[in-house]
Amino acid sequence: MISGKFAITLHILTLLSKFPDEYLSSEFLAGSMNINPVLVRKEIANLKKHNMVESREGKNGGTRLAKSVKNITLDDIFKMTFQKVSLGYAKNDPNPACPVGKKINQNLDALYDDINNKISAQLKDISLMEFTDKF
Amino acid sequence: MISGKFAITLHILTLLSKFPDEYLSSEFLAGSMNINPVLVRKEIANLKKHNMVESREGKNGGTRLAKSVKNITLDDIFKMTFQKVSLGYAKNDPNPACPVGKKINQNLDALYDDINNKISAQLKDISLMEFTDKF
DNA sequence: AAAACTGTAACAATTTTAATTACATATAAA
DNA sequence: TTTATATGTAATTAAAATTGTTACAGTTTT
Repeated sequence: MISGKFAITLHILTLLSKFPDEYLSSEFLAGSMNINPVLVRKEIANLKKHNMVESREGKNGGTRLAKSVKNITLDDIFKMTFQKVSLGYAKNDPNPACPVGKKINQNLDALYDDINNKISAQLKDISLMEFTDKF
Repeated sequence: MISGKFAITLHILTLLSKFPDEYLSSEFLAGSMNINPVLVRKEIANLKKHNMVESREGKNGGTRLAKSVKNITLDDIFKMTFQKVSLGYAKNDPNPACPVGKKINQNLDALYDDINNKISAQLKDISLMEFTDKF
């Protein structure tokens, strides 16, 4: 099961960018995704750690963007929320007595690193503004 | 948890390419990965469906390559074993009453399609021979 | 003081993947 | 022709990862 962190975070940022002057509550944000508000707050915690948003506690509290949508790229979001794209591994430790088993994971890792570099380059060219303009 | 199909299939093909004249058993192949032989046989069934390997049942049976390692690319394996690379979705159906919720999945899909096209182009340039030469 | 939020932790439920078991069928070789 | 050793596949169980839920402390506005 692939985690929804990237999608949730991008969804949050898209909503925040549509209402740049308001503090939006986690319940409102969660309502747009139809998920639990706690999940939203977890991703907001991550966004705050990276200084992308700022929150206000208490009544009428919520979250808003802390920087311009022009200065956020999808690669920033990717790096904040996604470990690494992978095409998977055979789950157990491969047999070190086998020449292939011994080196398979390092060769897969090298391949996956190449893939991730390409994806990053691709996402770096897409600003959050460009993405949110599609809505 | 990301499935190991791609990695298992690539591992199988790497081993088969190292012993191109022998029929290798699922138990031998599984031993190199330290996984259950049934998982190997499932991936072999998929490889057979795509005419990449041929098997022999019964005593001294096993599997061997059905085509040259030069004519197999990592993209072939990717397409055979991996639905699609994705950065995930917010799991539930987003709110269709929200302008962002209504269109988020189609915009994510478009983004992920672009990513997959880039990955395919990248993998198309790597032959199985090039990969197996690393061992 | 009350109401409405955020911030977290702990735990339960769900979903996906892998392992295991079982057995029918096929083939080589003794 | 019998035995041993494979494949092929279905069904079930186990394990791992993600998501949902509950609970509650802390904060801020009214």
